[in-house]
Amino acid sequence: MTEAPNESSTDRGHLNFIEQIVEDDIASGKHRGRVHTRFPPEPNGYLHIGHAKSICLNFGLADKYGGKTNLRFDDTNPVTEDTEYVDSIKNDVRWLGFDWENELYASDYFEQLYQFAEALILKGLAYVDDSTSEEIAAQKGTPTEPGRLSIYRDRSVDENLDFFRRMRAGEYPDGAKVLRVKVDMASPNMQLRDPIIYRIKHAHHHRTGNTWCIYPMYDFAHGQSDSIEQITHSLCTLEFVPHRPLYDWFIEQLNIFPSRQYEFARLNLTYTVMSKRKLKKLVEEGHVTGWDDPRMPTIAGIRRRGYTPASIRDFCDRIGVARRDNLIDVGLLEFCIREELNKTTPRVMAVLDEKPLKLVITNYDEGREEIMRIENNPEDASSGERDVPFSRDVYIERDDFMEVPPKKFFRLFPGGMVRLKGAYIIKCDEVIKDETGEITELRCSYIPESRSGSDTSGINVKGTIHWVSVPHAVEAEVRLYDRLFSVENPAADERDFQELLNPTSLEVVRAFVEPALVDASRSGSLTNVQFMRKGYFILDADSTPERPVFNRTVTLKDAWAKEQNKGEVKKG
RNA sequence: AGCCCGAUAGUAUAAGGGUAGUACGACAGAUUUUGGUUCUGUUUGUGGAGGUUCGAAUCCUUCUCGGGCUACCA
Repeated sequence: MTEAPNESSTDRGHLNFIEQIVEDDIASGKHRGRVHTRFPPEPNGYLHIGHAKSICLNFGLADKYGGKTNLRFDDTNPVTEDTEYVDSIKNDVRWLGFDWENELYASDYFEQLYQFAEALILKGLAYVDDSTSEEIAAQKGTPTEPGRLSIYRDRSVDENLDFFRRMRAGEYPDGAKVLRVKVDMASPNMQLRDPIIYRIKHAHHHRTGNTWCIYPMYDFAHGQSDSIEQITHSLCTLEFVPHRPLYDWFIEQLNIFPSRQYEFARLNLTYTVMSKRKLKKLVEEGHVTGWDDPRMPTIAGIRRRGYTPASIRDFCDRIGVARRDNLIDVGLLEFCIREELNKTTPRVMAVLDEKPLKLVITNYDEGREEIMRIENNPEDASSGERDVPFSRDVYIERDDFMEVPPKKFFRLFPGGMVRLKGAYIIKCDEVIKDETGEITELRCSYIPESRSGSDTSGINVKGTIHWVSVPHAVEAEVRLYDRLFSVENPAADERDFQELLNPTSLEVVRAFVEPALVDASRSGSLTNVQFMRKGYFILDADSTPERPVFNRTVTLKDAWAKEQNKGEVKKG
């Protein structure tokens, strides 16, 4: 039932606590072994990686145990919800590789929920309350003191029925009345102190239009929706634990299908925030360019960053599911995408530098050109080779040359030798500088017998660097993304957002790329690529035919940078 | 403060009374025409105190610490 079953989840070797519950239920014959889950987003925002965890869990569970998963929009608050979000959510779930059994809406059940409410009134378990919200809040009491009974609590069944019907009929303005259930105003669980189950909102609903002016609260909609859909295992995050007694209470009082709720800990990721409110703030205050900014933890952002659905599913599988609070190292997400992209992406050379270093090969004839055949992916023999033009002048990274090299630097330096990837070994003969002392050019000589693939020179060099032929180079824009925040857990930090943001989360640089890349991008066949020795990149929608734009998904692991950092630490 | 939930290497996650494992990370080495990949090895853990038991990460008590709840949001 899903397009992309997560194979690894079945051979993980152990069960998470929810799988354990499901297996126990199957073993005991509960629901005759049937497994039916649901993913229940509220259509009032964009999905993020935390939702991906829930999606993978719900769909993955059904997948593993031969069950089904509904996509159900929890659309009980018309003032915050919109079809725009419905569409983006459906798109994101599909992109992640999942296909739902039924597309449903809590609003599909408004009439049924209304009838449930009348049934509770008839049982003497619900009453219409004219108190203001302030009064109701005051009545609630505190965790240490019991609440007080509302003066409207003992209205007669007839009176309640009449008022409730008139609420539905639109006789009262917003806030004039609510419907509450009589549970227990003295309960130590605040959720049980006569919660409101219906409120008046004269608002247009994205699906039911103006049919309704009263809307059920979450607690009165969610569990019953699960029940109506005969959901066997209703999974949600830990903050709903105190709601579970209410969930069960409604099911019992209404005598409907006994769905059961199980809670797991939500995902937290280092160097980012996950709350809708904070993400919205990032967008609204212009810290990012939008919900799909590649630095955002939204599915849309991650997708634009170049992450793949499989890598996210793998990530969700690796982080596990439990009930303790957690803060997952974003490095694990990066590991997952690197692991996949290493196997699948074509390699290509690009020099990412505002001012790349020009290297002139003095003993290579002016005007001469050669086509080098370079393998596309050493991890994938079937990926073939591509043509890479070579000439007398090539660009290299400024970082790949040092006039005074430190120990263990095996790139280029005066008098030193390196191999130009897929081409020749060269030697640096001379460093040319301008009047300010900046290096403008390197004059080198090449070893003709060292041509890649037919090297008879017998020379062994320590370093291989990438390059792009100057006359063939194509200019591109490259967006180097890094973590959005400079602190591990911004949500727990007291300081203002502003101070926590990583000032270098985006660096835009000019790049010179080999021509094969541009042909591929024009033909639309290019998705993720590896810029050799730099990282994984993806073509961005901002590209134009004249100027391709690439987003950096993630860097390659960089042992040399680590080595240098060690030095820094020692010095500093 | 009351109630609820939780606590296993740096980060996650297993072990369901019987050898504390796995992944990522870190560290070291080998291989490498990507300082990538791959391979090998090493390191680090049951929050504290009692109790039950032949035997406790697991069961009990208690303490400590972390989180949640007191919306006409979900």
